[in-house]
Amino acid sequence: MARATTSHDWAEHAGRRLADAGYRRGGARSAVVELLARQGCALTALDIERQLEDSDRGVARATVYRVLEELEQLGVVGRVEVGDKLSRYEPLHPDGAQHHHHLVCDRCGELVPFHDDELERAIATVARRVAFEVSDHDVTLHGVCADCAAKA
Amino acid sequence: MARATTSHDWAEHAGRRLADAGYRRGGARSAVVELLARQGCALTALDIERQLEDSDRGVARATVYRVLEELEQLGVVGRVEVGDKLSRYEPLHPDGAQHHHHLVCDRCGELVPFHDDELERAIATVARRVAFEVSDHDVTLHGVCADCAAKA
DNA sequence: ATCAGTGCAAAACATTTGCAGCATG
DNA sequence: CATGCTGCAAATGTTTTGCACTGAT
Repeated sequence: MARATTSHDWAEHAGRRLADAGYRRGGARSAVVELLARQGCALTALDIERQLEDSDRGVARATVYRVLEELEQLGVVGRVEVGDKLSRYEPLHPDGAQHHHHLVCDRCGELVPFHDDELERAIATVARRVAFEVSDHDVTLHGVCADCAAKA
Repeated sequence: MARATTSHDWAEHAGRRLADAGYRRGGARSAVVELLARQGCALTALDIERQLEDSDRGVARATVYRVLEELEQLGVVGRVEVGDKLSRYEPLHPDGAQHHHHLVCDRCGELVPFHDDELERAIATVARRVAFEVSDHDVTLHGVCADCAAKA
């Protein structure tokens, strides 16, 4: 069985894909990739801009969006939309490793990843049944997280 | 077994919920409700504005948004986001009747509803397992519809 | 008559694009 | 040293808000 992909692996993976696609290695692009590699879950473009601002290497907003689009095109970053009209972005590991979906707390906005084999199986079955060539899927569970439920 | 809820039933249901919540019965609001009742699948706010414009009763864009927000709050309309940064809105029937999810053609943008009991069961199981009070869920399958696949 | 409902115009918001200057290969 | 990369500012497109007027109860 293959070793689980790590964040570091992902940064390397992304770097390789960028190089293969003929991209040069600019400072802004690397900064975004490294930040994403460190993150566990999905981030907003504005989150990314803000976090980079606070760190040593600031990156212009337009550049953040441009880099994210490139990474998404290359398939190393996935876009997640959970219903608040903001796009979020997260690392996508090779061969579907660490594939997961999201729980969203409608109270505080927290985003928690989860995975379930039976759910994946059910989706695969549906995908086979319908008159579509299904290539991807998203599942979002909305509710209230334990913290918010306790506070109420 | 209960009779399936019809579009007409939904308009009535929505109207009752609005009345119960103390809303008056304005022309613009009714126009939006009636248009939604006729629709099978999710519409964007701008779709709604345009369709009403073409019909007898035009409704200002701001009003469309305001009405949709009220209806969503009352739980008679659901918001669907399929990844193109537009919110779509669709009727939500009482007691989860006609509950469904969506296939999205990434080529032409077509939206097709589907339902699957096993998928629902899998989701219910996950919902029980996680440290969240899950109240709702969305599933979106992305791919290429039969028409687009044929054209390619 | 009162207060909710509505339209219009302007604002707010994330995201995209144009262009000039910088830096990598 | 040529071309891709980046920042800045302006444009875009959707959604929201302010305010005055209309209409339902």
